[in-house]
Amino acid sequence: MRFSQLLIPTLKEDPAEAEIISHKLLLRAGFIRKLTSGTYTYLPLGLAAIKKVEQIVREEMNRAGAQEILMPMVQPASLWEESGRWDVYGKELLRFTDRNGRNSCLGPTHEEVITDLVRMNVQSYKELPLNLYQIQTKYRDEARPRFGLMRGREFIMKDAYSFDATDKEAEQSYHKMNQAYHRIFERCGLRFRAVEADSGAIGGSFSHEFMVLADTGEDTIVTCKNCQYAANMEKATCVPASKSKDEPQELTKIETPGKRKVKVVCEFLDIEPRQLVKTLIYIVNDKPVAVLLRGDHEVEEVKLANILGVSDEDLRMADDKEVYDATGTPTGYLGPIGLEIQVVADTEVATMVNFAVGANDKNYHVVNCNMGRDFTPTMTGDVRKVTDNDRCILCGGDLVLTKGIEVGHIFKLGTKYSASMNATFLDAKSQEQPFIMGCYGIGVSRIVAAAIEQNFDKDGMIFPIPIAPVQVLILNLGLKDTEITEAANTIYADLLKKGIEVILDDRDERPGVKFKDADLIGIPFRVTVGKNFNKDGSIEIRTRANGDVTTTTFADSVAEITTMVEKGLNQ
RNA sequence: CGGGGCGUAGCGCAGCCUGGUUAGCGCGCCUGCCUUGGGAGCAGGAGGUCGGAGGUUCGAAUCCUCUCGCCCCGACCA
Repeated sequence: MRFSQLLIPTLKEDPAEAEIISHKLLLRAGFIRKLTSGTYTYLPLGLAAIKKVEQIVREEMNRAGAQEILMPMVQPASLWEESGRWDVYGKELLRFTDRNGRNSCLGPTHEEVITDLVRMNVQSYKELPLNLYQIQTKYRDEARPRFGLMRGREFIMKDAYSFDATDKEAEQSYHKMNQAYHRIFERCGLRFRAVEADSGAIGGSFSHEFMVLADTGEDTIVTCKNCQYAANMEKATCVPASKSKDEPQELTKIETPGKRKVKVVCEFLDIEPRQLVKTLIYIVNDKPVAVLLRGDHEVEEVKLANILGVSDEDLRMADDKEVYDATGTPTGYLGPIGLEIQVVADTEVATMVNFAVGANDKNYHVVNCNMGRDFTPTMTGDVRKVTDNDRCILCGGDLVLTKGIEVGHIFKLGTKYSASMNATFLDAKSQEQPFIMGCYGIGVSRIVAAAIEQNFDKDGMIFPIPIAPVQVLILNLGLKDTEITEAANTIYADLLKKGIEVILDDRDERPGVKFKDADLIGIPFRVTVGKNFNKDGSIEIRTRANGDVTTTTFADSVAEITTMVEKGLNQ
């Protein structure tokens, strides 16, 4: 490809609309252009990078025994009504009516369609296991699209669905995908962690998220400094503190006028937040529930929902009025003693002795409160967010909180869809059984953005070689010089013959412009044919990632470049 | 959905508060000269219904009302 003929509209300045680095660089380097909020056109270089990722995904999915299909993007409401999601999916599902008045939607995911496909076409356990995938544009009507390709309304996703006859085989399918995902992200040249995610009703460790490590990530992940433990916030647990050995003291009520916030109460009582237990009121399916938590901790709502046996959508914080209605006490003075409603205590609270709580009386707190003696919670369990002061549940090592970008998620679905949609097969005993399913997603377009978040410098992108739009960029710095131009053209043609992907910058621009653009678009190897070629026949090969320059001769250049590219691709 | 900000040339912005000639600047683009190893220089040029609608006024980019779009924080969400 010749640069002069490609649409690569590079920009000198940062576009005002972009906030994070990948968004800025994707726009500046001419990889994407916005059509409207959250939707982008992929220009030649952007599309080339996406195709690289797609190809890696295809190869590894096929290697793992999955088969590629392509499902419709427009889906009938009737299928979603069958699975029960038409009413629960929310506004992210873009719904519309076709000319015949049929309710339809744009597919944000394809569990319904695939389940329908398989129930119509697979009858026997002999046809299992089955794993089908597609690479397709998804549409989710995001509340707030942002960060360019990171969170768009339209995005390219690989989604796979496995169907198995038994639980054991379903777990094997899951593990195959887990391995395939590790291979995929490694091949993409990403620094990532697979973390345990909350799997809701399924239980077990059958949901993993694949997180690219980057400061701009929207998710928080918890990892152990010492061992392999890694989990997302919803799932992460830690070693609870050991039970305090202090002697219980006498419960004492203290006037704390106007002191409502943890910080203020603690200052007034001259104690640390870790010596106070706060009482939060949640509304769970319209009923109030009190949650007891150490003063410096935060509720993890997913854990709370799990322990209560409800969906996290069924639970929310109560507002001030609801708190008063439920407890007869204004917020700020709530405590567990004498509370009539359901009380959930965090595990940590059970280890505390002589802590402060609200007195359930306006302007009063009590100190030296003790669980078991002064009150008894309805249940006790881990309902808080892990902090970076906590210790690893596996090895006791220090936990660290870091930011990540979710690029993949694998999930054992069980029979959620096969049961509701009546998708069954006959087992060896002629018994009808629902398929046991799994689903496995990868954000293809998001990977490109995540790779840039992880690999850039002040001059531009630095693509990992396997997913760079092309591997080599040749700069012809002597367009009007026949010798230079002939040499550049010959190297270009020879590299193409060798199967190396290459762009020749044959634009009538000054060298500085070409160097700047080359850095900006982040092609791994830059080959310069310019005045040094006239002087002593030398040609430079520069590695974008580290700036290393290899000087070679015209005769050796193609072999040298080929070696570097192949080495780069195989490392 | 709540809060905030911004819409003026392809991009980045000034002008608006305090209404008044042909609406500016930088980058980019076109032509010519010149230059050619890190976004050169000179000269000439094209390009804008100032997001849209309504209103106030002799007169609106500027003031008022409505509206559309985009961005940010939060809520929500794989």
